[in-house]
Amino acid sequence: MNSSSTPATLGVRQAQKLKTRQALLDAALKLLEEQSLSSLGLREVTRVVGVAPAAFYRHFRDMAELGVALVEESLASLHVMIRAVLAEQQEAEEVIDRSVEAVADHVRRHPAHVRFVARERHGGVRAVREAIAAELARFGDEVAAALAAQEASRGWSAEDVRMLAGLYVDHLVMTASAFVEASADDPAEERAEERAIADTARRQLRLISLGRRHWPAAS
Amino acid sequence: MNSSSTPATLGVRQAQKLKTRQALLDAALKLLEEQSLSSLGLREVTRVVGVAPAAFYRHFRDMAELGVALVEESLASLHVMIRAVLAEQQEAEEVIDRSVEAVADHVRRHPAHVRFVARERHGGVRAVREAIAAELARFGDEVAAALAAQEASRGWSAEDVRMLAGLYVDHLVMTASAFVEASADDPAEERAEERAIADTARRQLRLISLGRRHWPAAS
DNA sequence: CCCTGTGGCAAACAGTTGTTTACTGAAACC
DNA sequence: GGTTTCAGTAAACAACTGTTTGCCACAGGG
Repeated sequence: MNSSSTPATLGVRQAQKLKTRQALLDAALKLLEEQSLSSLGLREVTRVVGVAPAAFYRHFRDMAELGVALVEESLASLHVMIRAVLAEQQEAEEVIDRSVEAVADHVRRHPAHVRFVARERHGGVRAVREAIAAELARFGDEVAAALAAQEASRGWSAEDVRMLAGLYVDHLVMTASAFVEASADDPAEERAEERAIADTARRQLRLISLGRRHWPAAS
Repeated sequence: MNSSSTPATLGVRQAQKLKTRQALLDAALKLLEEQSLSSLGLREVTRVVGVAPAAFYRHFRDMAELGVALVEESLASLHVMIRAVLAEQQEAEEVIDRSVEAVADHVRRHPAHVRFVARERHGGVRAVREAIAAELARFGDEVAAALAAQEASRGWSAEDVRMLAGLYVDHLVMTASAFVEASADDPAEERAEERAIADTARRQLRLISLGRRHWPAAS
């Protein structure tokens, strides 16, 4: 029933392989909602997928390698999202509102991905930590480039721009973490707490924006 | 050789018990430098201490319970430190320098504790996460109280003060994480990277401080 | 001085883990 | 159409896990 839905350029062979690979990633991500990567067992994952333990090795050498793959999957979508927000040139107040709403939306749509990144950013698996750090750094560079292009940054040193970008990225990650942690509670209070978090995030961004406007730019 | 160094009010019995309990905590903390709590085994800890696995249950029901104990131990010292910084009323510029230096110092002295908190703040063990969150919240309240007492906060709403306190606490945790992550590299670059992190942190705090000064206080 | 409370021990338990081995069947290639 | 490639299998491996049991040695209070 789905033989025509696979990209024509891929053989049936490779398509099937990619399918189980994705199944492994999905199963791992689901299991990681309630534990951390360094305690996630290979057999645990294959059991959920319904595949023999040895089959795991056809796709990943380690659980660490699977983790790195999850990092890429998780941060790719975020990349797209924030790029869209940065693209539109608008009033500061409005870009703040849009950013916070975009983050909230992203968390609503990919809660497991966000949780995974927040958890493993300082987690027990070195390779995964480094993958996340590298991706967030590229992320910061991107934000810095966007900031530098704005007239509000005239006369700013590159380091100062990068510093501000870091502040924004850190704040974004903290806000996303707060959202995803709040959604773990019962859905009754979920809405209220979500709005409280968004409100605080907006005020914090407004304060930062204010500090930015009064930053002593070297001539 | 140390029979006279124990507090006289404790019997030999309780003193010995506390000693092995502390040994368990220390061993766990050391092991947690390279893995996360949810993957740390009970036997692993007792093996390092040199004690039978069953002995563990005389002190903790779970690894989770041990984790909560570690949270208290880890954040107690930080509490003391930041209280000292907040106590002294000084020029904004100087309080920033002192704060960053105090954080750097604290990380240098208790790297394992800081790493543990950063790792388990979003880690896989619910009870530990909640313990950390609760402690950080109390922490934020304390900072908020100190901020409210300053004349720079005249006319601020309580929510705004709490929002600013949250920003400071988050920033403190992020900075501490950055320090401890940097110290994992080779000691050659350690000094340089440490100064870079401190420098960025100071500039970020300065920008926040600037935003604070220009925040529209309701009359 | 004896008795009780208890921190720690050794042993055994059923499960689970990661990894290797030789294999099968079907897609892909010439 | 025969042959090669390879994703997935089943079974076995030693090593490890958390937890329970009965026991001992000994500090502390009477």
